[in-house]
Amino acid sequence: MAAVVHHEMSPILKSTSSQWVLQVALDVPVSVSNTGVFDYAPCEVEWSSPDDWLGRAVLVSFGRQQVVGWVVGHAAQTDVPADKLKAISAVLAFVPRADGMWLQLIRFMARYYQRGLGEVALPALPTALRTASQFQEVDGRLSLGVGKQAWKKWQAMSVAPAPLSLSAGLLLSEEQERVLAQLTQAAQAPRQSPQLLFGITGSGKTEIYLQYLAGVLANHPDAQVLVLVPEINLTPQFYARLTARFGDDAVVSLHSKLNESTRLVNFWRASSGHARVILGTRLSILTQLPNLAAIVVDEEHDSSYRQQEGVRYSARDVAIYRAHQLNIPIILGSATPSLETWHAAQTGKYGLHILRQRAISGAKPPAVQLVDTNKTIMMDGLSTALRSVIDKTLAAGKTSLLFQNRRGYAPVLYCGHCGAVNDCTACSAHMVYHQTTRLLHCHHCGTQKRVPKACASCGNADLLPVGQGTQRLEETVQNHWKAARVRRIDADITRKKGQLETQLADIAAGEVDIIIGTQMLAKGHDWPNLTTVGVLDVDGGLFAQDYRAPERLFAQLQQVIGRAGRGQHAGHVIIQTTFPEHPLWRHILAHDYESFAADELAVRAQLGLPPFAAHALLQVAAPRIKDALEFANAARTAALNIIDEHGFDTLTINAAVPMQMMRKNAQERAQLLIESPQRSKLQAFLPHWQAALTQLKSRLTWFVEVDPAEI
DNA sequence: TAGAGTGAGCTT
DNA sequence: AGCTCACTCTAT
Repeated sequence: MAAVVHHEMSPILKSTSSQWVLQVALDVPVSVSNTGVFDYAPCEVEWSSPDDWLGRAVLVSFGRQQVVGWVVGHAAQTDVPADKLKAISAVLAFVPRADGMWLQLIRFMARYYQRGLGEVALPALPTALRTASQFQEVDGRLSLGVGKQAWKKWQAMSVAPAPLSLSAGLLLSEEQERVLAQLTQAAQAPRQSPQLLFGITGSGKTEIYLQYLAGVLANHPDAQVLVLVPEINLTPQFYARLTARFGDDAVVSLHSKLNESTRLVNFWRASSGHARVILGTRLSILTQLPNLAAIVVDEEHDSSYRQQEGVRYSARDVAIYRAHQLNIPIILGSATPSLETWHAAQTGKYGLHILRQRAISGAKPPAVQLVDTNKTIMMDGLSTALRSVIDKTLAAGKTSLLFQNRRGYAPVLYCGHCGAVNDCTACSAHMVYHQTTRLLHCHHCGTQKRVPKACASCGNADLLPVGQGTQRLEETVQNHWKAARVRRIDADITRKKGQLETQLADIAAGEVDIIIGTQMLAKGHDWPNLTTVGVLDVDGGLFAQDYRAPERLFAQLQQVIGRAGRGQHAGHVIIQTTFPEHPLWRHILAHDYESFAADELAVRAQLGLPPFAAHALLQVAAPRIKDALEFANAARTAALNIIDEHGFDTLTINAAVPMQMMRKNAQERAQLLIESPQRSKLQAFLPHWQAALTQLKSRLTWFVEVDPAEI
C-alpha cells in the first residue's frame, strides 16, 4: 500500500475497488445540487478504516475540472451508478485534518443558513489551498504551487503549541477588577453561557479581555483563544497589544488583507494548534482551532460581523454556537450591544457585566449639545455654535473632528434650469459628484463617468452640486480656517496606498487641527488631543425605513461622541439636527444606552420584530422587476402551500415587494419576508421552502437570508 | 453558413 | 459555480 506523505507532497493514486463510498462536500450551490455532497470511491491510502477519511480535504474530478472538497461522511452504498462513480484523486496533506467538532459546526451552519455543506466549508480555507488549478503535479505527486514558500516556512516551525511569553497587565480600576472576577467566576459554571461585557467607550474593556485570556491560557498549556474584531482597520493596534502581552510567537492574525503567504502560514499555525492567540475578522470564525478554550467578540453589535456574500452568516452568532458546542466561555463586548444581545442579558440568558467609568481616572464623558439648524444661521453647513467651538478649540491647540458620513463633494449634480439630476443608469441612485477626480461616482455599483459639460435634457451648462459630502466640507473648512491643518479621512483616500496611514500618523502626532471624516474614523481610534466633535447631517438615520436604523444610528453616534475627550481634557460634542424633538436625542444627550434599549425593545415587542421574532428573507434579482416579482410571488404561493400541508400556522408570509433600492448593478430586485414568533418553527419550515424554490427552476438569481441584516 | 451569443442541463 | 451542448440570430 502506498503511503500518504506528511510533508508537502500528496500522492495521486489509482482507485481501489471498495464496498463503501465517501461523501464529499463541494462548493456548489445547494439550489442546484440539493445537498452539495457527492459520492466518490476512496483512493488507495495508508489507513484502513473509513472513519479515518472523515475531515480530510481531498481533490476530486467534478465534471471537467478538478476541485477541492471535504470528506464529511461515508456510506455502505450509493445511488450513483457504478460507471459514474469516480475515485478521489488525492488527499491534500497540506490541509490539516478537520476534527468532528469542526464538521459538526459546518453541519450546523449549513442547516441553519440553508446552504450546502461545501458552500460553508470551503471558504474556511485560504484561496491557495482550495484552488486546484494552483496545485502542481510533479512526478505523479501533488504539491502547492503558489504557497510553496509558505509551506517551507511553516515546515520549519515547531508544530507544538507555541510557548507564551507573558508580560504583566496594566493596573485595573476597582470596577475592572470586579468585572474580571465576575467573568472568571462565570467560567467555572458547568454549562457556559455567553457573557456580555457592557462598557462605555474608554472604560477599558480591552485590558479586561487580555487579563481574562491570560488566565484561560495559563490554565492549559495547549489552550487557544480566539479574539474577533469587526474590521481589519482595528487589527494592527489590537495585534500590537496582544503580542506585547503574550509574545510574538504565540499570536497570529487572520484577515483578508494579509498577503497570500502570510495568510497561509497563519492559517497553518492556527489550525494546527500551534498559535495560542488568534486575532481575526469574521471569516476566522470558520477556522478549525483544535484547542479552542475561549472566544472574545469585540464590538459584538458591529454589522461587519455579517457576511453579505455567498453564505450570509453572522460571525457573532456562529461564535456563540461554537462556544456552546465546545462548552467554553465567550465574552461579547460592546458600548452599545445589539438589542438581541441586550435582551438576552436582560432576561438572564446571558451574563451581564457593566463598566460605567472611564478607565483613565478623571476622564468624563463629553458634554453633548444639540443645535437646531432651523433656528440658527448656517454657513456652508456649519452652525454658529459649531464654528465658535472650533475657534476655541483651535485657539487652545486642540483637535476638532467633523463627522460627515457621506463621501464625495455633493450627493447630487442638479440642473438649475430644468431640474434634471444625474442618475446612475444601473442603479436607482443619484451619482455623486467627486471634485478630486472631476467624476461622477455611483456609490452602489462603482460606475464612474465624466462630469457632463451641460445638462443632457436641456443643454444648460450650469450644473449645480447640491448637498454636502466630505470633499466639499473639507473645502469649506479650509476656506474658513485658512491657517488650520485639515485632513479628510474617508474611503476615497484609501485608494492611494499608504495615504490613510500617513493621515492617521499625522493625527496621532498632533499635527492636525481639524479632521473631517466618515464612519471610517468613528471606530477604535484613540486621540488624546481630540476634544471637539461636530456631527453634521445624520438626520437621514432618524427616519430610515429599516427597523434596525435607530439602533445603528445610536451606536454610530455613541462611537463618534466617544472620540472626544479620551484624555485628561474635557470633550465637547455638537450635534446639528433639523429634528431636535426626536426621542432618540434624549438618550444620546444623557449618554444612556440602557433607556434607549428599553424604549427600542418595547417597540420591537409591540411590533413583533426581532428579538421577539425570527425572520427569513428571500431576495430575487432579474433584469426586469416584473420577473423578480413573479418569482417572489411563486415563492409565496409555495410557502403558503407548505404551511397548508405541514401546519406551520404561526408563520407570516408577507407580500412580495420591490426592494427599497430596487435597481442595483442593472438588476431589479424584489423581496419576500417570512416572520415567525418562534425560531424553531421557521427553521423547520425553511428546508421545505428551499426545496420548493429549487423546484421552481428559474434561471434568475435568488437566495434566502436567515436573520437578515436589513429588511 | 460560419461564428457569436444565449439557454438548459449536468457534474458523483 | 463552471462547463458543454444545442439552439438562434446575424453578417455574409
